[in-house]
Amino acid sequence: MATVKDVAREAGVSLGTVSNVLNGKGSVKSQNREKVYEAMKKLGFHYNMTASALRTKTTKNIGLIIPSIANPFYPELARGVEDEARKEGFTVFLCNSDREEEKERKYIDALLSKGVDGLILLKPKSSHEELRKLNESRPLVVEDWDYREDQELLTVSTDGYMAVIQGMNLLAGYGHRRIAFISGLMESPSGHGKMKAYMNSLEARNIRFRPEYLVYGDYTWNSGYSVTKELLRLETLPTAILAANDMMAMGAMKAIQAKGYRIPEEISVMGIDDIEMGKLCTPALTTILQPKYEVGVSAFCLLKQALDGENIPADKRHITLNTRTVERESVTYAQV
Amino acid sequence: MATVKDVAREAGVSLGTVSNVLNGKGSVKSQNREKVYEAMKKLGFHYNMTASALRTKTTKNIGLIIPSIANPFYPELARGVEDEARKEGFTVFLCNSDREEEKERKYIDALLSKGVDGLILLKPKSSHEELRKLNESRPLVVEDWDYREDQELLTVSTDGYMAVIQGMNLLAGYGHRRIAFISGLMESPSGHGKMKAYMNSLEARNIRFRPEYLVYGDYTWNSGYSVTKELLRLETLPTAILAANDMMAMGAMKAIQAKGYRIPEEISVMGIDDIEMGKLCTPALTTILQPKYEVGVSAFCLLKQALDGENIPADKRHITLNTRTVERESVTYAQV
DNA sequence: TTGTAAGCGTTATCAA
DNA sequence: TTGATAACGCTTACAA
Repeated sequence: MATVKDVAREAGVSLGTVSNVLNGKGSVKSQNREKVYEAMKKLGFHYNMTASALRTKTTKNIGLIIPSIANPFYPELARGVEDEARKEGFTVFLCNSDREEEKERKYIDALLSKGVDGLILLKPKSSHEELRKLNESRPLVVEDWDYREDQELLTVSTDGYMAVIQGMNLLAGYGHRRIAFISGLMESPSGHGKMKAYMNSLEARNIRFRPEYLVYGDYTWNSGYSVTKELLRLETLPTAILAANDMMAMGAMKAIQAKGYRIPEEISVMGIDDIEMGKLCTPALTTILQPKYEVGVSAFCLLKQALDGENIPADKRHITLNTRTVERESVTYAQV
Repeated sequence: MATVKDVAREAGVSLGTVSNVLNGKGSVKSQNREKVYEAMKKLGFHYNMTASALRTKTTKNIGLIIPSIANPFYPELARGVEDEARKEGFTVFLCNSDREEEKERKYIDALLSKGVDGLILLKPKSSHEELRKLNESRPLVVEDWDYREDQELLTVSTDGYMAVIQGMNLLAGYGHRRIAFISGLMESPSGHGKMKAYMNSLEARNIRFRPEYLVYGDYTWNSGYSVTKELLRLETLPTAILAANDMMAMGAMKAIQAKGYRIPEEISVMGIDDIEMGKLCTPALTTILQPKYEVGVSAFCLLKQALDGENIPADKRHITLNTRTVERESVTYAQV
């Protein structure tokens, strides 16, 4: 493998000059620049990023830890950060923590050892304290995190509260008043926000809250499925089910169809996320779009600024993206 | 950041000794070993893999290029290589070429520059010649590649031919004789194998081949959908549709349901792959399982042997994994 | 504008 | 079993 040294010798210039043309820094006579390019071509020179990384202490790698791979929401978000990262010449190490704190910690360690320049954590399990410490050693962006606890941390998220409000609005617009809600885990701000929105929305419409219509899943298809089976055993069935994410909504659909009810004629189903799969199932899922890809893009942009040592003003440290409703086939007028 | 040098000073031993305990090489007095551990803890030592990589010329990183992220088949396969890689202390850079030769080439270059120790390419677009050259510079494993062209290349794949044979057997067992086949791209050995199996299977059963029952998709849901819409315009409809992969089968299901036909009562649908989604849709998809995860595991194992400089005997250089049928809800007896 | 030399944090070699 | 020293391939002062 040819090195810069070889190239320098071949081109009859010095080491520093080669380095300069490689990095577009300093100024080098165009004549010499040409000579360098020729020499590189002739020798089949391959740039060694490892050496550069050692010297500059920057690898152009970042780490991205996602909580689940089974839920397409995260891969779609990850795509956003990867595309954006690639544009800026960064490569991303993707790790899946399976929502386990221990795994998350291990991956963080491994990534630091690999020398990533920065980290993006989606729905981290780590304690506030750990994240604060991590943030001191390396630029960090966290998704769906309660930044009121620490204004310093860079955060990005979607507006879970608004998502549910929008969902409830749509459902109410179709005349639904017996609306069940499949909540997700209550561990993140968006989880809490969604729940609060459900309650507020009922209240705003003077709909009596029925505890039996509020059920809990863990964002998996399976949980949506089994929790809906419970719902279907109720004396008075809901006319609509809103799930805190699409995966659970699709589990709900399956449970409903398995019981022989028709969607949406007999029961309407609505999700939140707008994952790709939602378009493909039958009936196609009506949902609230969360701009996952854009969240990913924003996360990387924020990280990039931190990496560049920019001082990000307080009002730009926390990004929240808006949701919007996507009507397809799984919601229609309530039967009376 | 504390370095080995700092640790050595703190522990009162030499650089080499610290390196030896770090790598479990050479022999070091257990007393000194303890001192080193203590010093590391005290100083909060973090191992710098970049430096190690520069010196040893091995990064413990590998590159994995997949042709599509929209088809869950590849992420599931990727998971197999990642899990196995992780076990051996390797990290993987995952890249998605979108089936574009140009992108594939760019990623290969980028990965080499990042200093990956080896590469795994799924359904590569690169020419035989390029792969051969690549293989000389770095250990390489390719998936679904016609190794008869080059016995040297390490390959791994599933048996596409057998998959279709098994599918046709199941369908025939349910009395189907008007079986349409949605073929995928003909660019890989498995693509060819599937097609051949369809033809052979018809012939073996004395079923007349109807050209209008053979249609072509590109492995996407959309292609399965639109091609099935064509199929449904035919004078005599098929009683069963076999698709070369699950994504197309699910597109077919949607097209059929959109036209108001019932699955499987009126038309049976069958896929190949057994991706996670297939369990979740309604009706659940009957399919031929391809051991994606295991393919991933095997690919890494093969790569690892090459990385270790083992001389792999000719009969172990090419791994083909078997498929098996998974019956769910989308296939039943043919209507007569 | 160019050349020289030191240094990044490891590992490997060789002598003690 | 240990210590000293060179080397990996690049970047970056600083001097020319």
